[in-house]
Amino acid sequence: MPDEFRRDTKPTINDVARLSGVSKKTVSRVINKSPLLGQATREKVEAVIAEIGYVPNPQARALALRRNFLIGLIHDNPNAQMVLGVQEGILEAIRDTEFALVVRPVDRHSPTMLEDIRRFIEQQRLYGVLLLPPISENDGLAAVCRELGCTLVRMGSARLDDDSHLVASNDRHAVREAVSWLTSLGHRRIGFIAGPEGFRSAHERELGFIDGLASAGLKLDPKIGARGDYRFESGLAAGERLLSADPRPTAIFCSNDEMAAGVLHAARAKGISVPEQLSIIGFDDTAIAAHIWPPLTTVRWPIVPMATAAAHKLIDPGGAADQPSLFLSDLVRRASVAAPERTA
Amino acid sequence: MPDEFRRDTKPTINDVARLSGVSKKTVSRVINKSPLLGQATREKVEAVIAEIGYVPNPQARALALRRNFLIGLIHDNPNAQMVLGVQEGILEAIRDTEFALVVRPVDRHSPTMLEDIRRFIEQQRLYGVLLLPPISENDGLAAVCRELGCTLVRMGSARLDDDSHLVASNDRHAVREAVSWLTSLGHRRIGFIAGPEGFRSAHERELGFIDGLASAGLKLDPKIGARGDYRFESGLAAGERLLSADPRPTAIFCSNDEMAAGVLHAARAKGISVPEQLSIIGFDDTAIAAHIWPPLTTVRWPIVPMATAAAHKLIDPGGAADQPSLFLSDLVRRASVAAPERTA
DNA sequence: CAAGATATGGAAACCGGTGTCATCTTGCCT
DNA sequence: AGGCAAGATGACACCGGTTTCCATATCTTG
Repeated sequence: MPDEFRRDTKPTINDVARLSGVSKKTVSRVINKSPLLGQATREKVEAVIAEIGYVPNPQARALALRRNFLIGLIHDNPNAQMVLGVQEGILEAIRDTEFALVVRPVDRHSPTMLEDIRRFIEQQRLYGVLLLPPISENDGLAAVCRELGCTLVRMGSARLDDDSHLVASNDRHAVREAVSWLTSLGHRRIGFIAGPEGFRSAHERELGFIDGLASAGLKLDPKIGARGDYRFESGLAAGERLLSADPRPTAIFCSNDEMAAGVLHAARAKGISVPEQLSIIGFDDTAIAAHIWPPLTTVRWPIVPMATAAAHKLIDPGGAADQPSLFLSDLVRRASVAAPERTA
Repeated sequence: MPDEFRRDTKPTINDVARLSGVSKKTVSRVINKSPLLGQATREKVEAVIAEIGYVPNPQARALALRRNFLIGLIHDNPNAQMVLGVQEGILEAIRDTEFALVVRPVDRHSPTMLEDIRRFIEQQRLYGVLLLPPISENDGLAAVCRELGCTLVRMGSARLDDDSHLVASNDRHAVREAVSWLTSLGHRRIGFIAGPEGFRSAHERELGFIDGLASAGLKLDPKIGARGDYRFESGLAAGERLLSADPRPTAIFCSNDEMAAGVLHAARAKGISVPEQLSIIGFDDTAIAAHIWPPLTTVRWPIVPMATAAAHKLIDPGGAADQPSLFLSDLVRRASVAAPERTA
């Protein structure tokens, strides 16, 4: 390698220009695939770029273009599997682009959360952010983004005032179907564990549950209804209460898998066999659903494709219309559900 | 608000300089907390900054400083809980700094992986990267980072040629302790499910297992040893095989929790009760460990603090010596372990 | 063949910061 | 009072790209 190329610092656009005997501007045109450029010139420049391993400096580019190529993932979601699925989906969308993904978990309970997020977006000058539920249901956040000129796409099931940037799954309908299945198996006494108050996803699932019961002419008995916080322990506690009710429910629908696992523990502790004496359905189809015993019937929503669609909406506003905004969740039938035992 | 402040674009350092009647350079000094600066000037400039809500442009800063403030997390780890824990730990370390975390999951099996990572680091001009096992065990990657002038910190249990940038847990010792506990309870026939070949973490755990047996004067019977790939299904398959052995093992050590869950399924399918007829120990203490039935005894390694230490090592090379490099894993005793049944 | 249209490339300014070095105050010492 | 060191501040170039504007070179066309 000639001395001319041996340098501590990375090659710049100037090096490329000098070595290929053209101006910076021309190299810039090559990089940006400008159409009005001679074939011969383009090839010559490309050869030099390849030879010296030139990579444009994204910071310089960002500065000159007055925009950058960072998109942020902001979430306060406790479900690791889901967050990672979303990251995977986003990465799929930005593969082979110059975008990068910056993550930012936040604490939903912190009073300075909104301020922290604002600082984050402002400081990094994010091009856009993607919001996961439950924080995607925060209206204040949308206002902050709008003010900072940061495009925003939300994932979730909830409808807010402005739905244009929402990628949603049809939770309500999926839950309704799940409950209908239970009633069609003969279940009449079906318990329900709701998600935490204030989560619109939780509300959607609750509505779906009520729909499902209604379609079989049933209503929720408050004695076998409880509210959890999407965590295992809350499911365990709720399960203990519901399974002490008399008469006992023959099935329990849980608003997520973690809580369903908690109910399963509660049942086991009481010597209630699943699915013979109790059917359980969860929601999310996280890893735990398939790995507990018995494997959990659950509602799966297509996290990865949803995240990919959301990211596309973000980085390619032109083609946003091409991206689907509604994804269908479906029921994954596993061994935790059976017809109820005949009672005497 | 005076018209002068109402502008579409964000305020720049020039605006601050003009409004406070000083030069750019002085404002820069304020931002960078230069010590040689008049108290009065500093306060005046700070007041203006606060008033117009000036935030320095990180891209411009990165350009001028010839370095940026992005650190990358590169991983091919299938354990969502662990990855999220690491992200949390890193965030903790960079809180209140100007660093941001860019994530990049990669596919270990892709032939272009190394090339992809190189492009990623080069394209984003990362300041440093943090590597998670198992990819942190890849020597080629370290070479790429060195070549690109990107500092690197690895997490894991493995020792490579260069250990200076390693934040490690003492897996081997922890496994040894776990196995010793089993033997002290009276177990003599202990099965082992190894992690995938080529993972040094898997190798460490295997060594620890052998240590543990040896300290009780035992050796591993190959008939009750198997190799898995850290996934549930491989644990299930291995469990089926081990539990068909005659005589059957009274305990099985699994190199991670997912495989332990698989073994639990296999035992259940064969009607073998846990822990009465079979004790099971896992590794990692992921969510699944606490949520399956019976709750799984497992080895916990302190992911979050390790990630925080690793990130500190990365962004603060000066204080690197202050950061601990070795973290202790400990055994979490849950209901999946009991003394073996007396056999006739 | 002249004139206008079109393709191509260069010089210089700019994006928003930081580094270098010079200048201008001060206070202190002799 | 003069000289000098130290501290505070500013002028200007520079980081590595993009953009604007303009000067050519080449190609049509009347």
